[in-house]
Amino acid sequence: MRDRSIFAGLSLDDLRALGMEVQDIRVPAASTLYLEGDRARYAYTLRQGAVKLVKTLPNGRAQIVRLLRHGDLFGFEGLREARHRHSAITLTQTDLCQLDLPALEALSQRLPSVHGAITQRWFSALQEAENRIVELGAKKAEERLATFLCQWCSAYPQGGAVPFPLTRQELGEFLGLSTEHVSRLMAEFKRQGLLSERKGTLDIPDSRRLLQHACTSGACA
Amino acid sequence: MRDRSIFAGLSLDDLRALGMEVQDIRVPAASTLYLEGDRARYAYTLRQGAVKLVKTLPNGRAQIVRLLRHGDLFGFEGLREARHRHSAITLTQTDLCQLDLPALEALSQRLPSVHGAITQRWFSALQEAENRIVELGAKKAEERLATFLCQWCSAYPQGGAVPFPLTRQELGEFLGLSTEHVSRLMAEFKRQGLLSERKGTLDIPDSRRLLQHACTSGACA
DNA sequence: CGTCCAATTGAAACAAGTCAATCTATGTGG
DNA sequence: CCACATAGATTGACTTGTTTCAATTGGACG
Repeated sequence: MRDRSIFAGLSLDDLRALGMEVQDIRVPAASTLYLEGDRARYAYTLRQGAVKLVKTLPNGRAQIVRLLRHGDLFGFEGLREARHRHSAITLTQTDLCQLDLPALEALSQRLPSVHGAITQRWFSALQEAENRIVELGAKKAEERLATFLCQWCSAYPQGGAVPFPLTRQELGEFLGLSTEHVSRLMAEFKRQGLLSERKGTLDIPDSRRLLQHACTSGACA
Repeated sequence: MRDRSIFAGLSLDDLRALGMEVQDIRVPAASTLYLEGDRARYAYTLRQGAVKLVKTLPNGRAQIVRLLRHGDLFGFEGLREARHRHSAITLTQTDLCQLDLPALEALSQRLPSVHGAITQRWFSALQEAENRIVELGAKKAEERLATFLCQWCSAYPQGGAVPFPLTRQELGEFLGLSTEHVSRLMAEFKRQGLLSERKGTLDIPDSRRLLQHACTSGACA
């Protein structure tokens, strides 16, 4: 797993020798790792579990900006800004690698490979964010949900029932919909046999069929 | 202007000496600089005018992903990917600086300051994209429009009437709304004396008052 | 003066949100 | 083992927000 991390090629010992504090931690579900506006001390790589990054409007409405899973990084905005731009909250029990930001900064300046890996992640995050802008701006509720569910499951190549730790409310906060509306859409998908759920897992028997609801009126990607 | 560009500190002659092709071009309004999926040859810096970056869904719906003005860069995804991720279309007559991507790539590897400047722009773009996700996901039409108009005008510090080259349709494609709905909201804002328009310019006499429509039910940023 | 395109307006259809009640699973303490 | 409490999910009825379609207006320009 450290292969596909930003430290590809470096062992834990290498990192320690370079002055990099690396702390492996396990936290329970619903833990707050940091809050929007907190002074940024650590960045994280996610080894196991799921995390949501949330922004909250002054009036209290919350928007999940990104969902993170195995292999994802977060908190790296602390390299450029003093404070975190969003809150990070675990959705499940989660294994993390906690990286001291000042040390990471120093390391990134010394090792081009590390710097490049971080830059690449920013680039990918930008790409993903732009795709989400399209989802939110140009698609209807049913299409957003169908697209999202298929994408979520496609991260588990083996198929079959996959872990699905999101509540209806969290789905709503991610997709820009009300809890109730999400619930209704999920029920409708189930009624049509497009998916089934069982306590924390989701099964999409035929994702091509579900994808037909992802971009109505016209053929789809 | 070259100060705040990615080539801060380098003169045009410096650039040419380093093998960097720099082409200053002027194009009319509604010019397509490149299309989504085109092989990426050039990146651009925008000296004067306005450009929209658009993504189109298979069914034809379009979403403006980003709006660019003086000093903004675009097309730089060509450094990481072979093809452009969106279409770039001018909204006005526009002065651009066209950069040959392979040469830029080489230059960026040689000069850390250039590389760092590009990285910084990606980081800012990510930040902006995440803010837009919140706008689209958590706000209602009126709030989105009010927020956007204020932000647009705040880029012109002098106040008063500012250039505003967007059609109602483009506003809709940016904010995820129908043309007609944008039109109605604009009319309503005008009726309330919150703004006025005159052939390509926009005037917001009191942006604080307009911002009260930007995040209803609760105090706002 | 007629043409064209954008903007506006109205009426009706539709999508999505809100509020309230119910249901279900899960866990708790008696 | 059984009430009971709790939190999330579901459902229904209703309201509000937004789109759609169609018609009209208005301005810019040849």
